[in-house]
Amino acid sequence: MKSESLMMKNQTKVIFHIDLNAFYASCQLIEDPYLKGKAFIVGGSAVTKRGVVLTASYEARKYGIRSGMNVKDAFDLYPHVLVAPTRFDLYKKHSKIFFDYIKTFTNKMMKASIDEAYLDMTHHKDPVKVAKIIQKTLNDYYHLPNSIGIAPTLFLAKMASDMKKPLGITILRKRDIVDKLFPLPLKDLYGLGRKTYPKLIDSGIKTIGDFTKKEHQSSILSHMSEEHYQSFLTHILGNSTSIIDDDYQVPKSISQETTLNYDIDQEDLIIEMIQPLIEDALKRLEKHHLYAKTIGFKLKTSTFKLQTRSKTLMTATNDLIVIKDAITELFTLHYNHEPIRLIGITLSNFVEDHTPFNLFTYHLFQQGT
DNA sequence: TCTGGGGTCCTAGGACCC
DNA sequence: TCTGGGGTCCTAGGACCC
Repeated sequence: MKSESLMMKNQTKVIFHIDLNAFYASCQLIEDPYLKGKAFIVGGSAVTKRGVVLTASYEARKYGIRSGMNVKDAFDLYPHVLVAPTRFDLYKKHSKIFFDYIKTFTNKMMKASIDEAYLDMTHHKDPVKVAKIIQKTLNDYYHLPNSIGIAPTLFLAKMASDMKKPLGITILRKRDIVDKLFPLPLKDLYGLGRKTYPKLIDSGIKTIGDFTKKEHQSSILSHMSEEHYQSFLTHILGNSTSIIDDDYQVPKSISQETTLNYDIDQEDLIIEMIQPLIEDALKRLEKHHLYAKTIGFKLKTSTFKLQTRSKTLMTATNDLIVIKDAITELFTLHYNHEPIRLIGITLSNFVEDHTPFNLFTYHLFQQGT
């Protein structure tokens, strides 16, 4: 019936966004409890000096150290800062523990990143109580401090979880938008990055509220497309649709890249480095039972210019030799011998459950005709 | 401020087909 | 014949996220 579908449409959802605070630092603390209370960073390498700060402990943040900063600058801010090397195996382990735990509350869960999830809690009787239980258990039992945002849409839940960190629970209803969201500085707007943000600031747009004002519309539209702007407005005003199905999401692309210890320009050496990258990417491709049709490489020159080249094959494949040959051919065709600091490969345009055209399927095909 | 390693989505032009 | 519009796929690059 018509009224029924209208009711479904108007039903307000209850979405949680759970964000693990300083996640890599928390994992490191679980491994090395003596780091507790100390200013330390995760990431970087004292040997190659190529690193950036992935996460800073809250104590390190007091000195102005932030993620994304290079390690040298972190040392300049606080010479006694401790450095913990990156341990992705460790983060994956605790990430799985996190997702396994929150999945016990609902199967409508969506991974947003290694340390963030959305949950549809619409049908829980007392969501705030559940949020408190989740937060306390993650923190006390799993040693993963976190903040939780509760809102009617994914976007608002995400904005809400950012409002109180660490260990906050923030409820953001539609009727709270003007009071709680509009006064926030423009840089807090999720989706607005380092390119567009400064342009809008120059146009005198200081808060999220300013961004929604009619009077600023024309200057905003000179810095982003109409569609992009409208989509921001829809999100901010709480009108975005929010559907969370279940946990599993098929990846759209798989890539593997590495920053070299030294810049190099020898083609044969670079090609040698490509094979293990393909092998690692293939392991993940196979885990998802996928076959890739488009393959490509990416390189970053010593002057930080990016170049990507890709090629779409006739048939999808997960064969190391086929992929290696195709990428090698593509690379030798396009490489201009500039020194490079990073090399990567990307698989995309996936096909699921592809049946290779072998002798067996050939016979079936013959019989069928 | 000598700057990682994953990802997603979008745009824009060109090839190709009808 | 040099002239059309729409649709899809491919390629390269860019913005943005954690």
